[in-house]
Amino acid sequence: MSAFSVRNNSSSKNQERLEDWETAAIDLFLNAANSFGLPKSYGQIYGLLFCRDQSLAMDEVMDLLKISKGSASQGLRALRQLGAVSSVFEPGDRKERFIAEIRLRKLVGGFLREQADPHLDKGVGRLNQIEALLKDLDDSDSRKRGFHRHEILSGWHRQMSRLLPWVKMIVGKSDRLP
Amino acid sequence: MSAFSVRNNSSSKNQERLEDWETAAIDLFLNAANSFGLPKSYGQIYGLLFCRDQSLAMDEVMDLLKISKGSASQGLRALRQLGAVSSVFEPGDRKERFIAEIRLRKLVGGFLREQADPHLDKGVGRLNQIEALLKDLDDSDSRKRGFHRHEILSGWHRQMSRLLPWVKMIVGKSDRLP
DNA sequence: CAGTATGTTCAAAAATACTTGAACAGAATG
DNA sequence: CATTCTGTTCAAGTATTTTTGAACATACTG
Repeated sequence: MSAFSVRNNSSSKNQERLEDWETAAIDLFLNAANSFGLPKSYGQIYGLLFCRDQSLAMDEVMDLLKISKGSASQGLRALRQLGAVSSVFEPGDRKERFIAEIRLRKLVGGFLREQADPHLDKGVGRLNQIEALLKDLDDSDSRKRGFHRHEILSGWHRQMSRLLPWVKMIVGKSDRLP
Repeated sequence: MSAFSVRNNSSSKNQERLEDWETAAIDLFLNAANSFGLPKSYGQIYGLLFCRDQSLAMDEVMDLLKISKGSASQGLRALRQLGAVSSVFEPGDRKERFIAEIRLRKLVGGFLREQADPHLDKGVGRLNQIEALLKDLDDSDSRKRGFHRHEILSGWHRQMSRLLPWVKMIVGKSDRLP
């Protein structure tokens, strides 16, 4: 009855508890998420899945982390969108189950794609807006200063755009060091 | 009496207004600050200084941006700490005046030093804590899994540590492109 | 179908972060 | 000294973000 008894036959009452080290790891991800500007619950959810070999379903995530249905649902969706989590369907089970992506390159790539790239894009729009305002201006003092600043900002934008591919590269070049 | 008349003899009433393009640029920095996890007011303050050739004193910043004394004081202090702003003292003036650092390398370097590095350092502590918890554990199943995860996290930490110097390099290698 | 399992949505509640402004400290001035 | 100028601090107020949970869809099951 031990090894493969069906562990959770329908209703939630799954008696598993978190190990101490898992709690600590989850807390680590909670803080990491926070400092990346993501909700703490996203960090917790990712952290839990990161610790586990087996996939988990949404209700297990809720129970283990003591978070609400809404948080679990939204968190898992967002994490999948970021490429940090993927879902699997065990045959003969209606539930969607989740596992963490642990390749750092994928994590970084997803984050940059979903967070950094959009910001750079919006930046182009803002630069254009500034340029437009400057063109409708003939006062030579401020106008000149404005164009100078616009150039600086364009340069920054260009440099950041060039940087991101490198970041993906460098993080990808996995594990080969003293 | 024009060129060097003392422009603001004591009390605040400085009638300067922001240009439209300045407002737009300040708004750009407001949003940028936001997406770097910094308070919006920091972005506004930096943005204002970025737009200006002349240094500004704290009360001018307050007046132009319509922000409180507290925000201005704290914002300027934090920005200086980040290396994004530096202060100058005009001779014969008691006020501290501020100018924006516009070298991207310096900005990025300061940000990484003040934000990223501390996080990486705290990460070491957290990893050690997890390791300690694992050592006080003899259950072989979970223990093994825990050590595996600890190794992965250590690898990530190492990669991020290697990445940061590159970022500073690449951003530094200024302006030389088609 | 009715009933149940699974997951989503969203308005309201809770938690968090930011800003304000009055009180304070120090330094220069007269 | 008393006064004014400059800037800091921090408790309280405001704004923003995150979480919750009940109501709602959708799809399976018998």
